[in-house]
Amino acid sequence: MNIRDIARRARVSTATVSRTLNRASTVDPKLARRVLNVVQRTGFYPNVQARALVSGRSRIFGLIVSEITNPFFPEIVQSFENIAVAHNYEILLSSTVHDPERMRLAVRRMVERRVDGIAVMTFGMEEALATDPQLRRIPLVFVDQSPDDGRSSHIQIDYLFGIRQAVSHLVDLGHERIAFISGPLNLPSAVERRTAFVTALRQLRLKRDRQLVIEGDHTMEGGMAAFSKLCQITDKPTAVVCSNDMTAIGVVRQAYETKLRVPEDISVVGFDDIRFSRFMVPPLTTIQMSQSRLAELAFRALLSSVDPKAEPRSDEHKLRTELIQRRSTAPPASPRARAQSAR
Amino acid sequence: MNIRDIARRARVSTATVSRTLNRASTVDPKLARRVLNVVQRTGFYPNVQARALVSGRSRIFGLIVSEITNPFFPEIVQSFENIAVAHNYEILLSSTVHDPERMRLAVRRMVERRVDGIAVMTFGMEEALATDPQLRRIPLVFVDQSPDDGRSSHIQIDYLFGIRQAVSHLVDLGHERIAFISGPLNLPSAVERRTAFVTALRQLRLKRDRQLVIEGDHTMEGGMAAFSKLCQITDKPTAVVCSNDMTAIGVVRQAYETKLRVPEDISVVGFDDIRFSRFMVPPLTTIQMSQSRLAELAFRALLSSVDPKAEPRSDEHKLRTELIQRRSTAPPASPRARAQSAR
DNA sequence: AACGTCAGAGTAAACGTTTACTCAAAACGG
DNA sequence: CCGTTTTGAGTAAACGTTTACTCTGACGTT
Repeated sequence: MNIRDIARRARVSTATVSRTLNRASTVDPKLARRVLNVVQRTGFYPNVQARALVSGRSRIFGLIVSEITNPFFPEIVQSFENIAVAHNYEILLSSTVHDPERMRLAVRRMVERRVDGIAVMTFGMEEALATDPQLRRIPLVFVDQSPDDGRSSHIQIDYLFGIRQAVSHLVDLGHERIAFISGPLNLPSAVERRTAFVTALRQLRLKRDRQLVIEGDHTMEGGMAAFSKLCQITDKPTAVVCSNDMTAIGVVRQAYETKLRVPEDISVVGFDDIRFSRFMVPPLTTIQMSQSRLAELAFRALLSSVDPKAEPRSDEHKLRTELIQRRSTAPPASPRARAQSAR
Repeated sequence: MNIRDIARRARVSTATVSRTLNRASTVDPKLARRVLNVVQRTGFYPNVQARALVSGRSRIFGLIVSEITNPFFPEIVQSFENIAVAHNYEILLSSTVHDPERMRLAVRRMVERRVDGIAVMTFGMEEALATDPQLRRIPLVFVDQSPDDGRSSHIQIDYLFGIRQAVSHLVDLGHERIAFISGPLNLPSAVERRTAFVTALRQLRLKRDRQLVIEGDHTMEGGMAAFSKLCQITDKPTAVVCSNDMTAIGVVRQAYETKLRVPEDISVVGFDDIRFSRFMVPPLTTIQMSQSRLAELAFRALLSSVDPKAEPRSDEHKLRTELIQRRSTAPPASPRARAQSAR
């Protein structure tokens, strides 16, 4: 069932069918109706691949995330899809599971499908992309990473602002010894967050204790491990800021394991505000980074590079975060009370 | 940059290039090398859309899930993608957010892209599909729902077995008053799970109290609401089985809210074993349903309908579940202890 | 030496659209 | 009423592949 069949049955040319299906303005209403009737009756859907072939636009965007099973990403995917549907775009998803090889493969497949653009949401694995000659031709949008070539764009997130919100909140509660569990330091964005923490500390005139900054890996397991390491130092922190919510969840879990109460014995702040954080026990205080906004910015960036006049290239300001105060933070116990509870 | 350019530069015909790129067997090694050199040097990737047009196979499968932000699904998506990559298939993902209209749209878009098959993982929203005439032509695979037409297949899950594992585990611990929070009863699979619960009760010779079977909606909020309703009846349950893990998480959260301890005051069992369950406080006892196995079955089913001789259509047995025992279940407190803790 | 076979390469027709041209008829202006 | 413009429809050439067919030599057989 193709456009020719429709044309034959409606006794018109294929051009007329095509015009009817696209911009009906230029075709006589009577004919148009005849065509549409046939289309209806036969349940005909045009073959988008053929259209893409001649138009040179596939109306597909690639979306590469580092790990779809990390709850941070589904929200992005969902938002991205929502906008894509609204703009009649399709998404080719690839979850690279942190594997550069897999990432290269994903890109290759996307190029083969002639996607109109790729949003790369891997928070720092982008180097795998640099080499591909074909890629020069296709618009990319990164997050965090600034792209070196002219064609692609990127979305910035104001980590310093966010982390400072977290630290500042804890300081307001009376905390002085605040720990930080970073992400894996081979990820640029993880480094950025950690740097933000150190800077925030300085800006808020807290003294910095290197022992209190420790590397995690953005997973729950990593959070557990990091926190148990943190518990072994002599002068323990009264609060811990985590580079993401998964880490924070791990910390809370590990605290439970060692009978430390959150927030009475230790305050915990996350980062990202994944949906689940609200339902933790206790509900997690965290820094919200709007995934839907992120997805939207990425989509619009791609759209505007495909069709420069469509959207006036959004104002490129940094994505701001927000403090979501829940119940995993509280004033620190007095040293005395702490000693008691440690018993 | 197309196959003709390559042909010209390698001084061969397009046919030779094509053959080299596909089944090199029939082309002279010298020529092949020449072609491959050019391909390498130019970074040429064939246009898959054009190939799809002539071959009639797009090598794309559609994957429709009801809600990607529900942590149950990302695991499926990831597994599905893994297998797809291995078989050189692409995935078109659509998360319908429980909206039948959205679902119809997704199907339409997939048909337009000429996907080779669609896996429908919506656990009971499939009725939206029945009407489309175009759809008759394309292989579908459902989960739970048995398809009426000949073309499509479905994957069955042994809910009775699973739910019985849960109930049986609780009975072994000494529980007698066991509640069940179902999913939304407009979802066939939710009904199926509820029925399984009632049957399991009978098989295990427990008496059934209608008050103890209550409707949730498979969300955390729903779990919270359902559990607080459950707390209002006079003769409270000592354990609750949930239709999915999200509900269970809500229950635990609500228990925390009302200062009930899990598992001391109330035992909770989930269903699905989403990754997060391990990291709950306390870690959740649950019935594991392997998402990767589910994805794999779905993929293979599609593959075998596309290419009947590729895979000998897997043995169609029901997907079995497994009891994962963690720390949200324990023997019930004695009535006396319960009275005490209620004070 | 004549003939048949076969391997390997090229030619060109599809696949299902869009769209630049072309053309006929209708509308219009004087 | 005639020439000109406008409108609406049809023709056919792309888009980038695959592949059925055809063709040319080389090789093997008698």
